[in-house]
Amino acid sequence: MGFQRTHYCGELRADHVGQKVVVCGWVHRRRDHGGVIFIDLRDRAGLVQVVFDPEKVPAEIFSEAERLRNEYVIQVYGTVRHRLPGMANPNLQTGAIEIYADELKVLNSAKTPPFAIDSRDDVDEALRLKYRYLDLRRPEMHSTLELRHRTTKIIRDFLDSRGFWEIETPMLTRSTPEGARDFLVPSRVHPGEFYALPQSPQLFKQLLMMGGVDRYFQMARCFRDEDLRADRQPEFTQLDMEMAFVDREDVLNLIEDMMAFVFREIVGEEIKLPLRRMSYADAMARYGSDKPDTRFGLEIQDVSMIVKDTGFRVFSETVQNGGAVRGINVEGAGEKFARREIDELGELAVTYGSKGLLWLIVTDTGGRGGITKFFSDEELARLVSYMEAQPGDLLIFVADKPETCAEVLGRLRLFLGEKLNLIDEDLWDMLWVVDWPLFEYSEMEGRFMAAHHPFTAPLAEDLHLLSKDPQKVRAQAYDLVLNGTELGGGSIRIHRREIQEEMFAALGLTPAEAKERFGFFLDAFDYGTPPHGGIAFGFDRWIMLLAKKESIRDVMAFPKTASAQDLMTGAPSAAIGEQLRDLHVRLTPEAEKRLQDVALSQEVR
RNA sequence: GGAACCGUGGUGUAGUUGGUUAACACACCGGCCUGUCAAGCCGGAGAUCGCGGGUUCAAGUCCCGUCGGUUCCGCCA
Repeated sequence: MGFQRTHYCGELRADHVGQKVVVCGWVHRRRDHGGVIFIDLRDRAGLVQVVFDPEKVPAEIFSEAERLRNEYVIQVYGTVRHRLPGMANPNLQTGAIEIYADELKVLNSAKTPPFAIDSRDDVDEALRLKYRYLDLRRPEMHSTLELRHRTTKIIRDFLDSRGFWEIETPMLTRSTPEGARDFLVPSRVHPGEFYALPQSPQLFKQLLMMGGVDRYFQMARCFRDEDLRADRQPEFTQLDMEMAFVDREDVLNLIEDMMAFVFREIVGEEIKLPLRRMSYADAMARYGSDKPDTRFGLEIQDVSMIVKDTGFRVFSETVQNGGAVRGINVEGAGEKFARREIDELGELAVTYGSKGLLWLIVTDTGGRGGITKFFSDEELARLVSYMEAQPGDLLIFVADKPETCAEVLGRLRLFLGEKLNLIDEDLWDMLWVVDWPLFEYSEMEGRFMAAHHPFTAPLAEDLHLLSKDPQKVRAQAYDLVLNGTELGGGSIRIHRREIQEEMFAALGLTPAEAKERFGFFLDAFDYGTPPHGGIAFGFDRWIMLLAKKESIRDVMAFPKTASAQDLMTGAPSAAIGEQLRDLHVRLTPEAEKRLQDVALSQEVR
């Protein structure tokens, strides 16, 4: 006969007046007037007021209602009525009506929760995570989960309409070098060997193209064993896509259509197409970032040529030694900032990797403070006019290697944009960053690394540079940037064996190493690989932006803390009994000792 | 791996230059109350001040260590 629920609490409206309904949910609040009792009943759709009137319900039901407490799970049989005149509650979507209860079933009682579900203050996040199932009851969490679900659904509909197939790829796979640290899973059957959890389905999706699937996508769970951030979790979801017989234009056009569709359906925003495109070089020069936030100005300017012959040797010598001098005109900040705030910028600049920050304040007569004294009036006037500065502006400079200038000023720019409140939070500012370098030189490793990944195809016109001058090779790669956040990135892939081998060689892999690690993949090239390309989106981050959340944890049902723990389940935890032996794994003495210490401290507690 | 900030009844916070019995709001328990909706009124219970050590006549407060949370740098596409 079923549970008999007829409606969600939150969906009842004046249209339902007169209907007999059955609703289920949690007691959100109760207001007991000694006589009449009001219960705000909550389910995922919202709240509805239930009235227990002693003159209208049987005595045993009324006394049952008197015992209700917050978070009790109940089922109410009743009739929807208009509220009495003047008693409507405009703050509730169901505020025009209420349910007169005829019958009440208490399905479960509840202890007083460790934090209020309707709390108006922020609750300690550790507590929220420990009792995540209670945290999830909060309407705000529900709306985020629903937003995420609807976005996923919209994307599936869209991609289906464009001929994409959703295909799953393995979670237990082979470790591939490059990129992040892998999570490893020891093999019981093959002593001493390990699976790796995928950092992304990159190779598999390319193999699907080789398999003639033509168009693939997946909401793919990915794993990376690196330290966490507000927008980084050890496991996360990518919208992963790949298409065969396409070039860059085909991919960008399709993604633009998809983004416009998603934004229209989810946030009711019209995205203007085609999206702007900015070269990587341009982004780095003007914004000091490969994911420029173009919602505000404060662009970086290169003043190397202006200052190369000045008497200020920090500037002139830097330029003469192949470095650069770049700056930002922080408009108005010369008047607004206290000396301490300028010094704070300098400290930031140092943590971002420059030797220091040089500055001056523009005045009617020239400049004051900082490095003003090193310039002649004429030099100062040239600099000020080049940077289009007005009296009261603060000019900040970094003199260093060009990349350092870009990096440091790019970060200061973001800091200043926020500090000066220059960012319009209502904008959806989306653009492509294209023409990436294929390689980045890693100081730490002393070799070239793939800027995207090692399967990215070079631009055809740069192909000849691959072995001669790798640093100059540009890639057929593209990143989609929204409000200064990288939403996703992709590329046209290499589809010919000899180029893939050249790529591996440029990355410092010997043919033997390439064969050992990617032999199966290289072999696949020999059997007729179609040209193909694709893209992958950091889906959690994307939802975070759509939901206007500060942290990726708020858009995941069960996230981990900054130290990668799950406070609810207690993961990770020590392996028990024979697990390790079955897996042919032995702990180091340090690990053993740590486990003992942890066990001891828990006993004390 | 490094740095910063935070940790006080169930929750959110206050707690002065170290000084008596750690304060407030909400929640909780009891009582009153028939139209509230963050109900109201009266009363009550509830804190090893994260943990360990030190300085001091005296530590929530100062110092050191440690644990946990968050953010950032390194790392990570």
